[in-house]
Amino acid sequence: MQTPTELAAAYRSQGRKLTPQRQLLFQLMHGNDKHPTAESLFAEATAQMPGISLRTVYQTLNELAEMGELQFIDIGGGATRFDPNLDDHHHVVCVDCGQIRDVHVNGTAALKPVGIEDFTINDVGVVFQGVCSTCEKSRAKSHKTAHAKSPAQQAKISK
Amino acid sequence: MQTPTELAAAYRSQGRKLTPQRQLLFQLMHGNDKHPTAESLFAEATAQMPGISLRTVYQTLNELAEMGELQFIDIGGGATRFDPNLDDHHHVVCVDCGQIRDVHVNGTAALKPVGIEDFTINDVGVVFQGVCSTCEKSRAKSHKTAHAKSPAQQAKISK
DNA sequence: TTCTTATTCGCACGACTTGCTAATTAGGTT
DNA sequence: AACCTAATTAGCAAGTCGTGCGAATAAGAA
Ligand SMILES: [Mn+2]
Ligand SMILES: [Mn+2]
Ligand SMILES: [Zn+2]
Ligand SMILES: [Zn+2]
Repeated sequence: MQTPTELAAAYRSQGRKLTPQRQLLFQLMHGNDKHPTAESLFAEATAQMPGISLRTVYQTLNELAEMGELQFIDIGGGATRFDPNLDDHHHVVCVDCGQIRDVHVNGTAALKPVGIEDFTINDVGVVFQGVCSTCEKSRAKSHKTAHAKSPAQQAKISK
Repeated sequence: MQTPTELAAAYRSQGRKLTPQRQLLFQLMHGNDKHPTAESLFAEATAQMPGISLRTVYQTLNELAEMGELQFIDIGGGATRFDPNLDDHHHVVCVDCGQIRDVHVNGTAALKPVGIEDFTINDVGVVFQGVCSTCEKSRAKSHKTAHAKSPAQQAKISK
């Protein structure tokens, strides 16, 4: 995703208006590597702009996606995650707490799909599933003791 | 997923009952490479057993997943797809009609994630995005003419 | 056949996202 | 500075997908 300033120019050149809501969301998403959901972004936005609506967050994220400024990530059955990182990269998901981390992958060019001669391939996505160090520790401590789940974990599990 | 006969034995050995609904779903899923949604499976089941409920389809798919007999596939924002194929394989998605095809991938062992030393990786999934030959033809015909969309396309697009 | 308990099924409900629209506002025009 | 008008916002209804719940039913053992 471009910088808030660059986006401002892009918006104006497309006849779109530059509202305070949009400017705030540009800031919150620019360089954001947390892969937030619309709800979590809405929470952050509300802290700085009480009254902003969840509907506007969804609308802005959708228009940024249409403009090619960010991508959607759908993993598991929970909410869609939004990613302003347009570099060629992939993801690792902690199956315990649900966090998504960026990861560069060496070797994707060597991936050879077999048996789909009738498909024109445009893109490849790689998703690693694992457990992050924090969750690994939690597991070590409580072998059988259930430990408190973070909101992210709740979400992941409720899926 | 095991054969309906093998599943019957597995179910009994676990104190689960063998109902007509379950037996039908075992048949419909065994060797099924269509990656159906719960709804589409429900439609097929209803043809042979009018009155079976969608709730039962979901319940049976969930219990088969718990038993490790099938996996869930979440791609895009639509419904979860169910896959009885337990072999080490990956998927290709037609971004036009939404169909999912199995694909074996050479080179996954050589994939090297960079920058996640603090993760314990358990699994890797590769998803190719492309256009199937059927959709490719449709595109060629109607360069600018909208062509009728199949249910799968509708679903994919409505996302 | 009887009994116990798992299962089915329908409906309500929850999570997530979009459709709709009246009120508001950005930003160009006079 | 006041005005105009199309774009945007916000809130609520509605749609999709999946699950919780409980009364009725049925599998399978006794
Ligand atoms: Mn990313
Ligand atoms: Mn498959
Ligand atoms: Zn974790
Ligand atoms: Zn296709």
